Amino acid sequence: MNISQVAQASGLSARMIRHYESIELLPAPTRSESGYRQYSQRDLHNLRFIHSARQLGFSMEQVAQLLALWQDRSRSSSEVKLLAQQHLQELEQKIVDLQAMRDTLAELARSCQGDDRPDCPIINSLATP
Amino acid sequence: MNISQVAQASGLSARMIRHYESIELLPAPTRSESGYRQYSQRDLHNLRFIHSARQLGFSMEQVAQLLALWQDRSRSSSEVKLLAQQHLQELEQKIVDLQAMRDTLAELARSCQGDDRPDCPIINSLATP
DNA sequence: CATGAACCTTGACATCATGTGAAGGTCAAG
DNA sequence: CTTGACCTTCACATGATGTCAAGGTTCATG
Repeated sequence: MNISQVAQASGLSARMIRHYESIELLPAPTRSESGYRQYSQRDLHNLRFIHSARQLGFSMEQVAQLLALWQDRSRSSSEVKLLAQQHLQELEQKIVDLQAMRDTLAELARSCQGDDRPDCPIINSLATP
Repeated sequence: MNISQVAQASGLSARMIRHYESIELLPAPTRSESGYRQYSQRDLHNLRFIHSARQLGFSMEQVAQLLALWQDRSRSSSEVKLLAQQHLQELEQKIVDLQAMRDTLAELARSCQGDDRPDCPIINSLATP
């Protein structure tokens, strides 16, 4: 398979596949005589794995660890679970932070008339710390 | 006031204050004879405003618009409210996206034993799309 | 007055994941 | 052989921020 085909099949862009190779997240694929990257089914599995992990918001570093765990037949599921729980905490934290912003802003917006007059609690609040 | 003083007083870093100046978010302050930036109270108000808006998660572009609205005495509060509501929607969307990730991952983690055995639904799920 | 600490200046490079574009080689179908 | 769709590498851009370096300034203290 050429790169655009695995890109299509994995849901990643060709750009990112090359990038993952360059940062050594992935083994370099074999090349055709003319230098084209040739991907195997195994490569495709790796790429799909990466795509899925990224979809769940894992950082690149976490993805690298997950990949390593995936390859490691003697891993314990607790190692994976630990990683997942760390990421869960990060997600929770981000959610909480965003909710706090949302709540503050929603309250400001609620108290703003939104009419033709210039007076606006939102601006006022930003201006007076 | 020198830059480190307004930095301290506004909650921004000196680095970012210079940056905001370079992207013309802020008017360039006057300079002392030796070239040091000299900030007025008015400048400080601007910087605090920016800091507050960033704390609420507004993008730099939105901050620029908010600043313009703040200066504009003839603005209607509805303009500000509209901007705030746009941002609220973005926040809501991010929250929803993160919650979806969290829920999926939490379910996977829940079903993972987390013991010494290698079998792990988390890894399995990533590996089989 | 001289020295040193603590400030200031600009400029450059790094982060991170990703996009875009250019310049040029390859392949397959017409 | 030509054309179009691929492929290659390299480089630059994003956005907000940190950090480092080389050099000038200010001020307090000896």
